[in-house]
Amino acid sequence: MALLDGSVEVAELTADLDIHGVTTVGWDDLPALVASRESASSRWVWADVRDVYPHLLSAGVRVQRCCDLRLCHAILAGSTYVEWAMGADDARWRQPDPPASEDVPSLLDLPGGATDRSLAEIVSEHRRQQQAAAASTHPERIRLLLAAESAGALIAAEMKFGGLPWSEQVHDRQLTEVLGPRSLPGGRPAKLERLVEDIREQLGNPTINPDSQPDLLRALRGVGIGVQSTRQGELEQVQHPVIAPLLEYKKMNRLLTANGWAWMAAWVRGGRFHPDYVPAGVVTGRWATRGGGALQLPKQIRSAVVADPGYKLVVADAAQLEPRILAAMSRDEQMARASRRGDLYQALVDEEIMDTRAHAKVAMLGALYGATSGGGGQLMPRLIRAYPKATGLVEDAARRGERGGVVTTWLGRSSPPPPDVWHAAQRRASQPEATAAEQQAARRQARDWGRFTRNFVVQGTAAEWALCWMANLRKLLAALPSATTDESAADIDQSAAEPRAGRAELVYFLHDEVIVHTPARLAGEVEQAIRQAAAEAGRLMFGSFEVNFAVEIAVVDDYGQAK
DNA sequence: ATCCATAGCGCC
DNA sequence: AGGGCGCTATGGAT
Repeated sequence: MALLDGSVEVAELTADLDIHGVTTVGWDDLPALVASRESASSRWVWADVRDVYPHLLSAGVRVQRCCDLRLCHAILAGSTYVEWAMGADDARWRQPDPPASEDVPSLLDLPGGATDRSLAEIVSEHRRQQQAAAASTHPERIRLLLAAESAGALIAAEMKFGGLPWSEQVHDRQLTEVLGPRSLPGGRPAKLERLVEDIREQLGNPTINPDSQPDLLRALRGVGIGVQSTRQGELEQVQHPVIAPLLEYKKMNRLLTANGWAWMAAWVRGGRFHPDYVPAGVVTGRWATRGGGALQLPKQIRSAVVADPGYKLVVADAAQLEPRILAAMSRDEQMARASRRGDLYQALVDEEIMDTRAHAKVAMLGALYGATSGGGGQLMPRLIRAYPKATGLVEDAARRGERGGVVTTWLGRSSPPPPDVWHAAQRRASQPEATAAEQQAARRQARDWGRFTRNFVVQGTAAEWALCWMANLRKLLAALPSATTDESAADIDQSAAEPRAGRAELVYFLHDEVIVHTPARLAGEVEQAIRQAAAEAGRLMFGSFEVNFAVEIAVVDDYGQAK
């Protein structure tokens, strides 16, 4: 599909990617055309899901599969699995993300920013990508990654469109309970205002603004508190009457500014929270958000995520995902066996490798994140003895990063090379006239980059697993029956708040966690689908190597009840 | 008025 | 002594 001014060209491709037929339609007619051609074998090829799919969704049309050329290009262009050059017009497909829109997100995102590309350009890029994948060192993995990435783009658009069920009433009640009644614009809520007065009194400063870090630091020092920062962790060490109200103020003010009434007004409409997800917005392939902060939803307010009447939230969490991923990608039999026994940390205790579960967890996270000292560092030798292949994989990734090299996830997403300034610092430090400070700085930067590449392979592969999990789940949910028995009611009820009445739908994703909003009577089937999708994701990625990807599921009325 | 870096804290 | 993020308020720079 190519996007042109005011209209869209849609081509059908043969198996060898020749253009079989071309249709030109206006934007308004596109949804009907897509709906009429959509079938189990269709894969829509789009320059960018963000240009097309919101338009289709608002017209009530969903598609099963697509290829997002922008996202796929980014993967292929960077992957060490791919040696086939992606072509000279690379830059055309390496476009920066558009700036976040000023206005409040709308359910009727019209395709105003559609990328203008000729049909020929799209077809030739698609062909290049297919060839690049076929010629890669791991064609199956790359193809899986491209499919999963594209499915993720569809899911992100669908989740933004449908939104996360959100009770403004519950949220408002929580805010009022914690912060006190809402004040006039510009003023602080009652409880917050009282805390500020208390803080000012304790500091003997009637005008101090606790939001101003420099002023606050000076005021604290003025009453003999010798802290270096106003950070919570440092303030907690201090004995002084101002500390308690100050810490309480900081916590409450955080809630007010990040997820208070202003946030609600901006992001919640008609009982749904509509955040902007950005697939692959993180270098490792994780999703990011731009606006709404959906991936930082504080636990404090999760009880405002409330299922509709007659519905349930099925909250599923891939337990200890990253260590399980490491076990699978390193083919570490010992660790894989531990994964099948359930709790990976407890397994280290049972095998008498670690003395407590807490130690086991610290050691494992140390291996994944690159702890160099402290608890994690101390325990590392034991972990290395227990799981030589797994620890070897992350160690290799770290060494490669320290040398300025590139690492690649299981399915084929590669890390960015270190920036020029990094190389410059390493070069400078290797000169005979380098100062000790330069050498020390270079060593530190090398270790920093090694920690990044160490974590990249695991975090990135975990992100791939999560995409496969969601793509499988989306397919299984679509196959579930609608719980609405009265078909005409389903038609009438197609409001913005209930985009697909009677159906189970993915409504939230958070790295290793999903929420499905489902008619209560389908909750059991949804739960089964979630587990099946997880097992299938493991098989798709790692074949017969048996790592258990444990999923913890809670069926609840509100998100606050999960965990 | 607008842009940018930083501190601080929320999430995985 | 850790990896990856986003968001808000602040304050200095333009």
